[in-house]
Amino acid sequence: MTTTATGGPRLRFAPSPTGSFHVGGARTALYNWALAHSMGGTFVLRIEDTDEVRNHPQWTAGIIDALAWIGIGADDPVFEGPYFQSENAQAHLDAAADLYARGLAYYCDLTTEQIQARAADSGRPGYDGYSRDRGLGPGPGHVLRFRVPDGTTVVEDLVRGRVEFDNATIEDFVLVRGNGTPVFLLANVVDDLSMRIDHVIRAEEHLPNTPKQQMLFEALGAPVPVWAHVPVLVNEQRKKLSKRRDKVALEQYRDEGYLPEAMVNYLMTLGWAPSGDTEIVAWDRIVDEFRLQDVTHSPAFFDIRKLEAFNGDYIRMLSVDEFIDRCRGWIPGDWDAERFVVMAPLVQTRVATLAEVAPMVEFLFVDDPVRDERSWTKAMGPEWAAPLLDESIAAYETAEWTADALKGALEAVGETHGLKLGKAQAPVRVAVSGRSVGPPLFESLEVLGRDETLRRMRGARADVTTG
RNA sequence: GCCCCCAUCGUCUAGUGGCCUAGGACACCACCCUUUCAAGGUGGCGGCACGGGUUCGAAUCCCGUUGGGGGUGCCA
Repeated sequence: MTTTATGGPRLRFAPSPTGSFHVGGARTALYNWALAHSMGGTFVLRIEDTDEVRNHPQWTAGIIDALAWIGIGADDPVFEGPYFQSENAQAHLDAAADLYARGLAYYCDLTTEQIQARAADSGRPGYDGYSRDRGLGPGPGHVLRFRVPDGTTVVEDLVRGRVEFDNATIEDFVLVRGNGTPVFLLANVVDDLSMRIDHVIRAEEHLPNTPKQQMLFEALGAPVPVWAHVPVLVNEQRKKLSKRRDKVALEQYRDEGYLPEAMVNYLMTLGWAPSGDTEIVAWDRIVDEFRLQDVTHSPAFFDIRKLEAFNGDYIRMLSVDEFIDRCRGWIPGDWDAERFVVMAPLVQTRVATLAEVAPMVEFLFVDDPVRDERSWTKAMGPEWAAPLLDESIAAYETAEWTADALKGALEAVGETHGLKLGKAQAPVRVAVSGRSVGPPLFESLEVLGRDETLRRMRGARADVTTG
């Protein structure tokens, strides 16, 4: 196993490649990452791929990409890995053999059905330790079970405090499957041991596993790591975020135009808050202030609305040049770059995600923008719409082609109808863009040019007559 | 069922016995600004689940109740 020279604490993030990368996993990774930095430690990435049926290589690549997107990657010296749990299978089996040799584990040949039947008969759920003293040896279909000792197991948790478990409530759990492969509980502990992990920070759903793993550390004669179980992320129904029913894929947020720095910042505020009266803070400060002891104890609702607000703030914090740069990939490559540069600052304050950029200015880059019926009806409805269009067309045929002049001209036309600019601009806006909302109108017209503006206005005017 | 965790505005949180007539953020509402829509500014609505203790004093400590959640696999 490779090691780094930092000598500080060693933390790990150990996802299993069973699907797209979960935002909850991202937060756990971020917590580990922040701590690795603030404590001068090492962040170890270990892919837990011991589930033969759900182990898909493409998911592993997805995890690594997603982590890189939020700033966690091999280009940082704090990062170590990725390691693959499956590659350590022999070490897991060696540990199992050791446990068996020392009488701390035993073989059992009961099938799941038989265990359930016994439980039903006795009225007590779970495995009853039937094979504890039957002296069975290894064999096909024989699972190796840990002999849970009497007493209580006390877990010292950095966020929960002291948690006590009566060992009598913990059944003799399986270490090695009937097919000879090690299960998570064992593999996880053995790997943490061989990778010299001393801080285990993971989601609260693992808390019930912890006494079992702690017993394993003790049985293996190893020091117990520092535990920290952070609350899970939940949906609106307050249920743990699930891949099946909730929008949890980090990749999806990336593809919808969320900025990684906004996502990182938001994720960190779920279960924790920076000091001061704003939650929008730079990563450096998060690293500086984040402490496990300050993590909340209760589940946090993953609120996409708030994420969106964060994202909008982050977009607005960008310089215009940066914003334009970030828009690359979000707007068609054949769009006139100069034209977009002019519009960019006007768009920047109006979007919450990068995905909203192109639709907002599309009308400036296509020949015939889609006409929104509701907008059309509303804007062209008043009887003054047609004459106003006529008069502004006339004015625009000779007006100086600058936003200010265009605004002044329309203002004057509106006045003759007793209209404020807010009302008067509506028919022109819909005529040119097809919609009633969009970027500032006169700047848009300036960019569009006299010929195209007049063409669209005349076309719209004709349609008003037609009805 | 059993084991474990949790409980401050709708949501995310600050609060670690007096600084709390409980602070901030998101959302929402109003007003201002204004070429639509945003952004921005100002203001507002809104919370310590309940009941007992402990204490001169409790959002903060203890117990109970209720309510949520997690786990209960030869998944991780």
